[in-house]
Formats: sequence, structure tokens, C-alpha cells
Amino acid sequence: MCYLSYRINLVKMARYKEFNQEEVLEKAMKTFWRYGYEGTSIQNLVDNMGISRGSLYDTFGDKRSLFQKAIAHYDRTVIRQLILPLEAEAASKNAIFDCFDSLINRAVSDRDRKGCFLTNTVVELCPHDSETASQIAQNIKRVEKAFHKALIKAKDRGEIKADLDLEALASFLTSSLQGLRVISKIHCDRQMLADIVKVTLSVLD
Amino acid sequence: MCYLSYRINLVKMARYKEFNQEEVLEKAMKTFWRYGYEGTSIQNLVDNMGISRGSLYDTFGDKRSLFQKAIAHYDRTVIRQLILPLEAEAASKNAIFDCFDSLINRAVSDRDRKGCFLTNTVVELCPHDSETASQIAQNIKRVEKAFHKALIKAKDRGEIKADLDLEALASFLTSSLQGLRVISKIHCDRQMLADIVKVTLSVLD
DNA sequence: TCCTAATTGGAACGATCGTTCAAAAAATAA
DNA sequence: TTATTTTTTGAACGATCGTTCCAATTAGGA
Repeated sequence: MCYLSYRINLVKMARYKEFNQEEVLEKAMKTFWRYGYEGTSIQNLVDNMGISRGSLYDTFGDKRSLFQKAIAHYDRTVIRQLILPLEAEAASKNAIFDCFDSLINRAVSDRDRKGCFLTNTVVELCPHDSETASQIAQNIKRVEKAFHKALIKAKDRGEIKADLDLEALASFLTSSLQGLRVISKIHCDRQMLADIVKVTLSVLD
Repeated sequence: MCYLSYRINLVKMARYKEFNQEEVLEKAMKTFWRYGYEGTSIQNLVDNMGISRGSLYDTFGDKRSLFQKAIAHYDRTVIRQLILPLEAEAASKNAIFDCFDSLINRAVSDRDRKGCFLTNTVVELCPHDSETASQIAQNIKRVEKAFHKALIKAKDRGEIKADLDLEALASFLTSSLQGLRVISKIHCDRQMLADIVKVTLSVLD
């Protein structure tokens, strides 16, 4: 079981990796997502990723480096799926509503209560790790900009009032997402989350 | 330097503790608050509390037990100060505004970016520690109820519209607090926080 | 003063931490 | 086949983890 896709950039390769890099990174991401940076040991990662310590260090570097690659992977997959509909040309006020709706659905169906990997990392690492902090800040900023884009389009279409401060609204929506992520870790009740979202989005009326 | 206050409940006491229990608990709280549960070692606690390992275990039990006492201490001090004005008889819409104002001030002046101890703990421990989870849930619920009380009084005084859902609003305000706490760990800009709060509290207009 | 009881400080415990490394295994090139 | 190169595996490293334990210290009671 060799992944020949790796062959492309190599002049000479005596042996190919037996695992798919993307697949095991996904598993690392899920582990960090659920247990946090400090709460995850190398042994946990070895067990969950299904590769040995040697392969892990050889492929992804040390724990910190692997963590940052896991964050980047989260951004490329989960966050991307969140942002795409907001940035679509056809996006409107409804795209924002859908965004919060899907948040509720994911929160309620998430039995592990992992919350959002970015939110978790902000809380755990940002105050002590400026490098990770700026990485996360960038990712969150992209979400905020996506909200802003959607708001502009909604305004152009006359779906929201013309006198609203769209920058402030985008920051508000981003902050609200974080809040919901925290709340859903405590008491994940669909009705309560829906109530909060309803009040949140009433600012667009 | 003996703290004779401890004498009261003891029939016979050969030697008194050389430290004030409340004072060193405060120091433990600040350490856990800043570095989290996993991010704080017993050695960190010994260094910051200024007592030896023996005294620490004898007085507060193990790490987990000390952590829970630290949470309880946070609730008795910081959270209490947040809630009191909301529960006061004279409380009104302004009490809610003041609450968010003081949050901004504390966030901006918090050089360590500790955020809120409860929020941090929700994110780090709630999914894996149901006992701590329910302790935190109770504390957060008290904040929500305080908002609810203030909202009722504001409604009675005609400061907010009569058709608003006060339960939903209270949940929303609590969620917003959590969101602001997370955001202020990433990028603690007074103007941005003020913008978010302005939009947040516009739901009371 | 001596006895007793509680506190204190820090050595020591086994377990686990993140990381390194060298030998075994695998696959290509010659 | 042999030589070469890379990957894989897991043992082993020193450091640190949370916790226990005990001798030294302190102070009230007899």
C-alpha cells in the first residue's frame, strides 16, 4: 500500500510512506480538537494516528509543529466549509442565517462536545504562544471578512437596513459564534441555542 | 505569624498554619486562571502560592480538589462582583450596560489576557469532566439569572419593550459575554470590543 | 520542662512526558 | 543479486509529572 502521489517531487525514493499524510493529519486534528494541546500526549497521537513515533516525528516534526499543521488542516476543511457560502456571489442574508443554523446542528450532534478547534485553541494557547495566536487571529479574521462580504451583498440587495455599521456587525457575528461555541460546551440544548441565535440575528432586522 | 482565626473550630491545636488559607487560595486561583488546569503543575503552584508541597496537599487535597476550590473562590469574588449590581433593587438597563462596560475595561487592562476563568475552564475541561462541568454550569446559570432579574426590572420600568423574550435575552447576553471573552484573548482592541458591545446591546432598544 | 500534636520542607516514588536514535524492514537502481 | 536509500519500529533517554512520606520544627497543654 504505497502512496505514489509522493513520488512526483522526488528524484529517488527507496521506499514510500505506508500511510496517507492527509489521512493521519486528519486523525491528529481530531485528537487535538477533542483534548486540546496540553491534554494530548504523543502516545495519544501515536495511538490515534496509527503510525509510530518515528514516522510521526519524521513526517510532522515535533508536537508543536504537528499541532500547527492540524490547525491549518482544520482551516482548510472545516472553516472553509463555513466561509464558502458566505463568500459566494449569490450569498445573501440567508447565507448568514444558514451559517448559524448549521452551527446549531453541528453543536447538537457533536457527542464529544469538541466545540470549535479555533475557539478551543484561542482560549488554551493564545495568551502564551504569540506565534499560534497570530495564526489563529488570521483564521478568525477570515471568518469576519466573510461575514462582512455577505453583509455588503445583503445591503446591496436591500435585505438589511442601509444605516447599519457593517464592520461592527461582522465583528459582532464573529464574537457571537465564539460565544455559542462556549455555551454549547456547557449545556447543549437546541432550543436554547436557537433562542440565542434568534436574538443575535434580530440585529439584522 | 499565626492565623488564630483557625483556632475556633479546633479542640486542640499544637501548631497553627503559617499562611492565610484565603490568601494562598487566591494565588492558586490566579495561577490556574492564567495557565489553565493542564498548563499548571504542582511545582508552579508551590512557587506561586509560597507554601510547600506538604502544606498544599494537607490543606487543599490533590490538584483537582485545589482547582475546584479555586473555581469556587473565583465565583465568590469575581463573579459575585459582576452579579451584585444586576441583582440590586435599583438595577436597571444601565446595570447591564455597566456590566459590559466593565468587561471591556477589565479585558483591555488585563496584560496577561487571562480572559474569564469560567470561560477558560468550560473550554478546557467541560467535555471531559462532568463534575467540574456541572459546577461551572451552575455558576454560569447564576449570571444568566442575574441578567434575567435585571431585565425584568428594566421591563417593569418601561426601559425596554414589553414584547421581548426575557429568557432568550438573558441567554443571549450570557453567550455574548463568553464571545467577548474569547475575542479579547485574540485581539484586545478597545474600539472593536466597544463596537461589538454596541451592536449586542442594541437588541434592548 | 517535657509531652503531644500539627505543620513544614523537601527528598523520593513510580508514571508519564516529549524526544532521540539505531537496528530492522522495504523498495528502487545497478 | 547486491548496494543504496528511506521508512518503520520500539527501546531508551533525561526531564518533569502528581503524589506520598517522614524527619525537623513549632507551639499549646500538662
